[in-house]
Amino acid sequence: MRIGELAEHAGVHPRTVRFYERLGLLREPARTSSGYRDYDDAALNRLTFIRNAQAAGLTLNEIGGITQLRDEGTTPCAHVAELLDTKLHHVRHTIKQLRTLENELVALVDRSRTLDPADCSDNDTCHILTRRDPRP
Amino acid sequence: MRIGELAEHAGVHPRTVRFYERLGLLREPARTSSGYRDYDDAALNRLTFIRNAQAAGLTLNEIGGITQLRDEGTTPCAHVAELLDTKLHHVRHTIKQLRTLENELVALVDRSRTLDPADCSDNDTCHILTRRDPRP
DNA sequence: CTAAACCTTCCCCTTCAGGAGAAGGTCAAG
DNA sequence: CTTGACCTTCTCCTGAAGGGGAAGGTTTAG
Repeated sequence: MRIGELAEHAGVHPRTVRFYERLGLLREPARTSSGYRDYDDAALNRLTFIRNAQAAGLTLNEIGGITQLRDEGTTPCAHVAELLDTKLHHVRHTIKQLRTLENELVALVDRSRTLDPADCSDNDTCHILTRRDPRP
Repeated sequence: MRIGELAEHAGVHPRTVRFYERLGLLREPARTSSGYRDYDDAALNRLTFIRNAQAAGLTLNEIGGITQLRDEGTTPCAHVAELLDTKLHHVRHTIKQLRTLENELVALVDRSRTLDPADCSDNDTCHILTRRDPRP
C-alpha cells in the first residue's frame, strides 16, 4: 500500500507519515521500483498505535521510547504503565493549576463589573488587573 | 534607572525587558549619553502590569492589544473585561478536556494492572493502548 | 497521448515566551 | 590601571507537532 492509502486508513496526512518516519516512530518501509514507499499491514498497526497513544496524551517522544523498546524485542508494557501513571499525575496537576486560574479569572471578571472605567488611570494601564494581594 | 535595576524590581531578566520592548509592549526608553537604556517609574508600572496580566493567563499578544489602546489614549477596561471573559471560557473548556483525558488515563492505568504482559504481541506494539471503543 | 492525481526530496515557517552566546563598549572600585 | 560587573546589538536556538511550497518523477484513466 502506498503512503496516501496508509495515511487515509489512519486518518492522517501523508506528510505526517513521513514526519513520523523521520522521528523514528515508523520503520523505513520497502520501496517500489520507482522509489515509492510500500507499506504492509504492520505499518498500519504501528501507525494506529501511535494515534491511540497520542489520544492518551503521550508525546511523540514518549511514544518513540515505547516503539523503540518494541523494536528491540522488549515487551514495553511496564514502561507504558509507568508512563500512563506519570501522565495521569501531570494531568491532575495541570487541572489543579487551571482551577486556581479559573478562580482568579472569576474574581477579575467580577471586579471588572464593579470598577468604573472613569477611574482607570494611566499609572497601571488598566486598573482591573492591578494586583491587590501578593502572588501565591 | 538602568535595565538591570528595572528588571530586578519586576523580577524578570534584563533580556526579557528587551524582548518586551521589541514586541512593542514597553515603549523605547530614554538613553544615557553612552547608549544605556534609562527608565522611569512609568516603565516599572507598565512592566508590573504586564506581569499581572500574564498571571491572569493573557498572552503577550493580548497584552500588546491592551497597552496599544492605552498608548492611543483609549481606556482599555472594556477590552480587558472581554478578554478576561473569553479567557475564562477557554480555561473552563480546557479543564473539561483534561477531565476527559483524566478519566481515560484512569481506565488505561486500571487496564494495565489486569493485562498480562505475556499476552502483549507485536501486532499492536503494546496492548494496553489498543483501542476497544470508537473515538468520541 | 495527455492531464490529473499521486509520489519524491529539500528546506523553510508556524506559535509562545523567551534563552544563549558572541563581540564589543562602559562604569565603579581597589 | 585593571578587573569585574554591567550594558549594547546581532543572530541563532529551544520544544511540539507538524504545515507549506518548490521542483521534479510516476501512474492511471480517458
